[in-house]
Amino acid sequence: MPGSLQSFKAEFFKALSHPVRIKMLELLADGEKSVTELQTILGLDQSGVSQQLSVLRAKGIIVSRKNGTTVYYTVRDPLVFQLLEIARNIFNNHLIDTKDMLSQLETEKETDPALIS
Amino acid sequence: MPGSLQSFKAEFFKALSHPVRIKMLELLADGEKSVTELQTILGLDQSGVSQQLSVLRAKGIIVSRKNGTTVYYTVRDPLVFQLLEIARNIFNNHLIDTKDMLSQLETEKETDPALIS
DNA sequence: TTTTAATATTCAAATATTTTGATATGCCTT
DNA sequence: AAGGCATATCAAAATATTTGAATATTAAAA
Repeated sequence: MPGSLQSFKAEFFKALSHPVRIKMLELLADGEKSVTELQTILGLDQSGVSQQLSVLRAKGIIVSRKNGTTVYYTVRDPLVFQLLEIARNIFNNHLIDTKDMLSQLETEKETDPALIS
Repeated sequence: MPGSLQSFKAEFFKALSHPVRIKMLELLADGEKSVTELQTILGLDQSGVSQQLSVLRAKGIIVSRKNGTTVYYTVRDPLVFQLLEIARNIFNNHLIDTKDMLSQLETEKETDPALIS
């Protein structure tokens, strides 16, 4: 049985590893949204939206509520938002480092322009 | 330019979406480890370990330090551990739900065994 | 300077994910 | 019941990831 816990976690992160799905979760931070609303905001076709939602649903990250013919989605566990926020912080730290790297590269370029190409 | 931020985040999560890489990060929570150490603990072949490490390195999640011929790896931003901990909590909540679901299904099964298949 | 140990890279096959378009289902209105 | 929305599923092509074996690099030791 070793590694099954890690596999489960990996599956969870895999569900988050798509730009559209990240965006969806960020949109759902404001509260529930219908498929059409998501579709409009994201500017994607219906099928694509539905499919990405089904990935998140399959991992239990979002849940749906049906009203007539429209389906509303919500993030099940608010911890997901904390997770995204931490990711954002890590991302910001990383950006700073990248900026440092870039400016450093910039000064190296002044010395030897060939370094850039 | 819309969505590039989400893409970046997605890339980050993608780096975490592999059982071996999760396990590596968990091992690195104790402090730096060499490739051989990781290889021994994980019970994988050298090439595989090196490859997974390079994925994490490419995303800037881990950094390396070289001493002679051995390379030591560390997680760059400790926030990563917080991230993993939150993921663990989400995972636990989810497990509880799953257990509930299962036991509920179990009682339903007593009523109507056909529900299981 | 040849060998050895530790790590990294490369390549190709196997597998998985994404994307697109078409089709299906369910519910509401007329 | 027929038509029209809203959503979901399916299937195939395009793309990306994983895996394993072979090869390359680098630093130390002999």
